[in-house]
Amino acid sequence: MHKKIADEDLLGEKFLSNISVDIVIFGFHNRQLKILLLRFKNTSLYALPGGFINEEEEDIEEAVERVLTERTGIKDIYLEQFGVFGSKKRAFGATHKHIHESAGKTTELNPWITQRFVTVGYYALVNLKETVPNPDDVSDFCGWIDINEIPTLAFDHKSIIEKALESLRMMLDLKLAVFNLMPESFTMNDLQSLYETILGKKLQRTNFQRKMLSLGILERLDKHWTGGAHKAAYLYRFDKNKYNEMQKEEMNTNKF
Amino acid sequence: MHKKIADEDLLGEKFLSNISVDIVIFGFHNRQLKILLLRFKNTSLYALPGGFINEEEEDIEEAVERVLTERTGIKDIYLEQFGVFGSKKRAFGATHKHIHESAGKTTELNPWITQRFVTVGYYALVNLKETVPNPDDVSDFCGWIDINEIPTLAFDHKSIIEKALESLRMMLDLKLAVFNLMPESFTMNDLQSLYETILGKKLQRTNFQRKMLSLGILERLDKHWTGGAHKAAYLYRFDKNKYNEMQKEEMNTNKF
DNA sequence: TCAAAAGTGTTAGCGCTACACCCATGT
DNA sequence: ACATGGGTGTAGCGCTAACACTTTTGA
Repeated sequence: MHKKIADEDLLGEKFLSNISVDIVIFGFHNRQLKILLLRFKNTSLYALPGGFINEEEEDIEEAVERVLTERTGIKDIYLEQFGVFGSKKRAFGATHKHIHESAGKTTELNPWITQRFVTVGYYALVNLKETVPNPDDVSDFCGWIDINEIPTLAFDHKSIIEKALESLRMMLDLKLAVFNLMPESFTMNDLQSLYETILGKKLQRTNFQRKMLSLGILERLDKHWTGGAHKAAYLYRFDKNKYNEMQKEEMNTNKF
Repeated sequence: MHKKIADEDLLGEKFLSNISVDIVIFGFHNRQLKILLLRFKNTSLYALPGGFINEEEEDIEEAVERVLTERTGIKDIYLEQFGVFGSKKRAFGATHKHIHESAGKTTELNPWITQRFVTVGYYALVNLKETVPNPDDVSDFCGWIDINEIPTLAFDHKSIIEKALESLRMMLDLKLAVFNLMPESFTMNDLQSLYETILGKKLQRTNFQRKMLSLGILERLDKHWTGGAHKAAYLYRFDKNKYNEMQKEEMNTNKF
């Protein structure tokens, strides 16, 4: 079979060798924590969105932002680097060969892809509703999958996701980045279910409410929610201005 | 000038491209927190110990362990990965050229070294007294330097050290790895000065004592210390067995 | 006897946990 | 009326900061 040389077959010409990035993109919808996964063409193999770093033009983080925009259509996303995966077992030449062949490509023209990669893991927190998932050229599916229903993953992506979740869990009370996952307005119960999913345990409703309100960064909206056979819940909004002010004050007080 | 091809001129043949590791090795002596630095031959440029990853034989961490043993002579060291530095400005070809030429080498035979590197940062916590610092082949000095007297550093190593310190500060109360920096036996005051140096602030003597003792991992030795015009202080020993038991119990209780 | 450093006691305040209580709403 | 979920009050507990007090030692 004869193939033309496509742009992507020249990857190796312009990207850093031996290094890739993989991104665990978290979203939250219907009280479920989800991540964005790709499925390789004509296989049942899923994988994290990822990519390579332009040798002359990109910081690692810029490469991650590029990939994020390619897969989700959005920009200015909360990003956090959570680890590097550099096991010598990370030489997935055979798998890459299989993936490319299933997609109707060949790795022979570009053996670059079959080398050993050290990958840098980032996680991203996005407002799921703003995204438009978009597969890459070796995938036929790109979409949100519940964190509790992760299918079989290629490479070592399963353990990368676990590390990302652990990392997210750790920073939960340190930073308030988790609000990047929420829509414009939400109820306390929504927020609590997000915390519970991330922490993997139930929290006490009444104390959770107080804790969140005491942060001083939630604006209570007059609007109510009308639903079932019970009292209407307030909607809340994350107040970025108050948050920024708090950060400033913290900077000042910590100096002494 | 004609040069023979030395082993190290063939680096590029066997190491991963575009990736390096740099290690911030912390030690503690005379109530001072120190790090191990190298000075390049015939220059006044200092740098962190670092190296590259064997393409076929080494995990990243194994490469780090190899470099650590080469520079300090010891093994089984506490290690923690704290970040990746991947700015596109990290292309230090000119500096590398200068360093190699000052050391009487040339980079012409091995331009590999002048490429752009993404570096993975690790910090190590060692018992300084057990180490025998040992320069590499482009350095004429390898030794311990007080964290408050860091000289001019090559590349972006200054900011790598700052990130390492910040990382160390963060984990101080989460893990108890800091005891890897202490000698076999020590006084409370020694330990307190270590904490104070890492945190960059004074702590209250009496409360620090209680906090440390309440951890339940210090064994009080009967021996006393005889020194100045004051009451003799107890010596303490880090009890690794008690620590391991505690970790086990924590694992069990956290499950529920 | 006095200064310096080591060790212990005591208190107030703060945050977290658990649980009791009241409110609003649809069936 | 009552079940369901939303919102507030409060007592107890543990941790911490702050500081007073005692002990040991050499000058």
